[in-house]
Amino acid sequence: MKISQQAVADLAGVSRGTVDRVINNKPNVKPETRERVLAAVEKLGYSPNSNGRALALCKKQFTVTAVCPGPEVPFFSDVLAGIEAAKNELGDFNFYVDYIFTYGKTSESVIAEIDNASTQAVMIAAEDTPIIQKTVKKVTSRKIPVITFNSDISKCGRLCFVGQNLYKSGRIAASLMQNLLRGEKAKVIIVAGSQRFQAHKARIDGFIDALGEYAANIRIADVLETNDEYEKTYHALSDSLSGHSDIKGIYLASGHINGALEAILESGKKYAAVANDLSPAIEKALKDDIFDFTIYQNPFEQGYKPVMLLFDYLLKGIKPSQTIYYTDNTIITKEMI
Amino acid sequence: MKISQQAVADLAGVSRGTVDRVINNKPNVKPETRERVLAAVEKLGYSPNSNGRALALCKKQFTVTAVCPGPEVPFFSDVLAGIEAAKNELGDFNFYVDYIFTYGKTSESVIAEIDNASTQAVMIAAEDTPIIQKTVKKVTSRKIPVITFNSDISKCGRLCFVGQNLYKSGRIAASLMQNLLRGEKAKVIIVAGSQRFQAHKARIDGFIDALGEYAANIRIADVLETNDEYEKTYHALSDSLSGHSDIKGIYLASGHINGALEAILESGKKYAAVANDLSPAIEKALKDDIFDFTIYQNPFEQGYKPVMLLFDYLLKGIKPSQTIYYTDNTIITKEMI
DNA sequence: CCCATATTTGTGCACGCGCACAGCAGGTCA
DNA sequence: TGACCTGCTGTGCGCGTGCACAAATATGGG
Repeated sequence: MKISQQAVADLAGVSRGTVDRVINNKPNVKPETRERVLAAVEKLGYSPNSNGRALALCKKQFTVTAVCPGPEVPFFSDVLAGIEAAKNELGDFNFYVDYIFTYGKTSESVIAEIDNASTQAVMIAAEDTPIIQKTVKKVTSRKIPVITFNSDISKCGRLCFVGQNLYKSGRIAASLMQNLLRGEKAKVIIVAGSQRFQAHKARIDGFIDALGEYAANIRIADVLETNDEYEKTYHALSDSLSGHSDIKGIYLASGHINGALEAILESGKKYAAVANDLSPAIEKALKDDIFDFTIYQNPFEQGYKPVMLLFDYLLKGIKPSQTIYYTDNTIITKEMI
Repeated sequence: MKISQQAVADLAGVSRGTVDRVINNKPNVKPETRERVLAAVEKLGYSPNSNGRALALCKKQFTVTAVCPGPEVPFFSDVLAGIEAAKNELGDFNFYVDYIFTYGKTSESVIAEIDNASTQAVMIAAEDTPIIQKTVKKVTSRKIPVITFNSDISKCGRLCFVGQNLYKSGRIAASLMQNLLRGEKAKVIIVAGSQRFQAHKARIDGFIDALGEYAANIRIADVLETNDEYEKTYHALSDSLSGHSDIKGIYLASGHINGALEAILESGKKYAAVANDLSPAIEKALKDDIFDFTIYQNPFEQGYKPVMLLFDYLLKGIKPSQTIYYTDNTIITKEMI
C-alpha cells in the first residue's frame, strides 16, 4: 500500500541510494536520471515516511530557536505553553526548542544572541523595526527558515506569519458593541494604546469600518492615545469620561487594562465594554461585570503552530501552504473563564 | 540522550527481547525478571519511541471504526472533516478509519454492522438508548476500546467521552442574553427542541441556573417543546410570541432553526436571539441580524480528538488522561463567518 | 538420573530512511 | 600506458521496535 523509496527505485530502474539523492536534492546525479526518478515519484505518488526519516536521523538534533518577550509577560507565558506542548509532542523526533527571551533586553543584545545562535530554524515575535528586519534578513539569507508569530516583520524573507487577524478582531469588537447597544443612539470611546504597535491601529480600523457599515447609531466620541501606561491611560480615560457625559461604550484596543479599569470604576457607571486578550486583570473585570466581552487571540496556538510548521519544513520538507496563518479570534464572556 | 529498550536491557541484565515482552505485557516472563525490568524502565524513564514502533508495525493496519450519522447532517459533515484530518496526519502510521453511517438506518441494522466490523477500536456518536448501551458493552467486553463523542453513552465501559459541555453552553447563552438585554426588565422564550435528547435539557438547565444567579431582570415566559420539526416549531413559537406581547429574547436550545426563523420573521420584531451550532440557515440568520449569537461546539475537534486518543491508545499504549474531554464552546457573531 | 515437555530467555530479521563509503566508468596528463 | 581525478551510481550499516523462531533453563514423571 505505502510507497517506499525502494518502489520508486524499482520503477525508475536505479538504486535506492539514487532515489534518496534526488529526494533530498543532493548533488552528483545525472540530470536525465534525476528526471526519471522524479517521474517515478510523481507516478507512484511517493512521499517520505516521516517515521523512517526520524529514525535514521536519530542522532541528529533539530533545534528551533524561539525569540519572544518571555514568561514574565502574561500573554507570552501562554504562548510558551503552546511551544512546550509542541516540543513535547515531537520529543521522539529529537526536535528541540531553544529560547531567546527579549523582555527587558536591548535590541543590540538580542540581535547579538540571534547572530550567535547555532540553530536550524527560527521563530520570532518582535517589533517590526528596521534593525530587526535587517537581522532576520541576515538569518534567512543563511538559508535558515524563519517564521514570524504574534506580530509580523515585513520584508525579511520569512516563510510565513502566524498570528491574529487584527483588523477582524476590531470588526468583531464592533459587532459586540452593536449587540450591547442594541439600536440606541450611543457614543463610544476607543482606548487605543500605543500607536507604535501596528496591532492597535489595525484593530481600530476594523472597529470603525464595521460600525460604519451596520451601526449608524454608534458614534466615536474619542480615540485616546495612552501608550499603555497606567497613569496616562487613567487620566486620558477619566478626563474623556467626565468630558462627555453621555458615553455608553468603551473599546479597549490593547490588551492592557490597567488605568482604564480604575477610570471606569471611579465614574460609577456601567458601560458596554469590550477588551482584548485575557490577563488576570481582565478576567476579574469580566467576572465583576465591568467588562462584558474580551477578544482572545489564542496564544497557545500562536506558540504551537509555528513549531509544527518548522517541524514539517525541516523534517518532512513541507513548506507552509500559506504565507499567513490567522489564529482564531475567540469571544470570551464571564461564563467562559 | 534518548533511552532505548537496549539501554533498559543492559541495566536490567537481560536481553532486549525480554524488555520488549515486559513493555508490551506479553506472557512467559518470570515475575522477578519482569520486576527487575520495570525497575530499570522506571529508573531510566524509558518510553517507547513511536517512530520505531510505527516502522516495525508497518505491515499491520490499525483500523478505527467511526459510528455517526453521516455527511448528510450538516454538523456531522464538519465532524467528518476532523476525522479525515486526523487520519491524514497519521497516514505514515498505517492508521485507518472506517465509517458506519447511521443516518436513515434502523438501530438493528446499525448494531449488526457494528457486530460484524473487524476493527481495533471504535468511536461512536449515537443516542443513549438501552440497545446501543448493550451493543457498546459487547464491544468493550471484547477488549476493543470505545470512545463516545458528540453525545455520551452511559454505563457502557467506554474509555472516555469527547463533546460539548452542554450545561456550560446554556450558561454562556445566559450571559449573552444578559448582555443583549442590559438590565432592562425582559421576558424570554426558550425553544427547547425534543426532550428526547439530553442535550436540550442540560442546556436549558444551564441557561436557567445562570440567569437565576445574575440576571434577575430576565424572566422565562415559556419553554416550548418542539421536537425540532418545522411545523411544530413554527406554530409553537408563533403562538407564544402572539400570546405574550412583551417578549424581548429567544433562546434556541437546539441546533435546528427551521420554523423558529419563520415565526420570528413573521412577528416583524427584533429580538435578542441566541442559537446553537452553525448550519447554513443559522449563518444566514446571523448575517441578517435575526439572530445575534450562536454557540458553536467545535465539530472538527469532536472528530479529530477521538481519533488521536485512539491512536495514542493503540500505538503508544497511552490511555486517555481524562474520562471527559469537553470541546470549546465558541461564541459566533456575524463577523466571524 | 534421564528424557520429554513447559517455561523462560536470547537472537535475528524487517520496517523506511539518511549517510558514509565503495565501485565504476570516462577523461586528463605525464 | 599507468597513475590519478571526477562525476555518477550502488551497497551496507544503523536508527528503535515488534515478532517469529531458536536456544537455554526449569519442571516433572518414570
